[in-house]
Amino acid sequence: MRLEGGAPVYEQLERRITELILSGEMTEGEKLPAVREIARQLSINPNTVQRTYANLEALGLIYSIPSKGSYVAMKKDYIDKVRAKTSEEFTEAVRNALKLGLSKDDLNEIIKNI
Amino acid sequence: MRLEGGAPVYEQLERRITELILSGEMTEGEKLPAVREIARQLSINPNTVQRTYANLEALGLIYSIPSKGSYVAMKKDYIDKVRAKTSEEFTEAVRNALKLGLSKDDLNEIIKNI
DNA sequence: ACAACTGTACTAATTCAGTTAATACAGTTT
DNA sequence: AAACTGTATTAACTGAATTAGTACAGTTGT
Repeated sequence: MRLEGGAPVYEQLERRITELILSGEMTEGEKLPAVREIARQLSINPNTVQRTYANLEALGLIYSIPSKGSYVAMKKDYIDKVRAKTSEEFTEAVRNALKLGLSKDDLNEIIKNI
Repeated sequence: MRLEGGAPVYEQLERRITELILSGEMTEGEKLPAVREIARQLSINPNTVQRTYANLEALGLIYSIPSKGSYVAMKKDYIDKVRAKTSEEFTEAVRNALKLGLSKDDLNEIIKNI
């Protein structure tokens, strides 16, 4: 593979599949190609695809059932996960800013002016 | 060297010196040991120390004058830099959260509850 | 003027974490 | 039982981060 600039293969593949799902080209519950199937088509190692699937599952975009296959998850679940993760990250940013001397008012002001 | 767990030498040294300055053990304008002097004492490469100094200068904690030496900077300058950097990082976090569907009200709520 | 200092620039060697590959396992399906 | 599935484990590879080696240019004190 190694088409895009520098980015690891499993990441490139992640983006492709993410697009397919978010754009609606693949719908909820639809079965994804088998790990080895994709590996063969793209001439990459099955383990690389496996890693992509694992990451997509962690994101909540797909779910995998051993010995059966991998499927597109419900968009709602994905959106919930993204929101939860984003909230956590934002909370961390706030904690850090407060620790370094910015006040809550400072932060509200920044948000207001965006 | 290689005392602490995993962290690069120049980073460990950075932390040590940062503590010395922030705790007040080294005061504004005081001259730091020469690059080679520290290197000798810790049995590390002068370039590693050089890198530490360069980073500390980027942080605004010290300033270096070629052929003369490196000195502890004014705390005010450092604090200003830290604040500016923190604001930028926080701004980025806000932008990201907004992009992912959180509202400004959501963010204000999070700040309030910390 | 010169020896002994300073910080810095540049290149090369080394190290190490991230990525990919090879192989094997365990369950499902037909 | 053969041909599929996802997954775990270990090893090989690669490239970027880290460290080392060396040289340069300016300042200071003798």
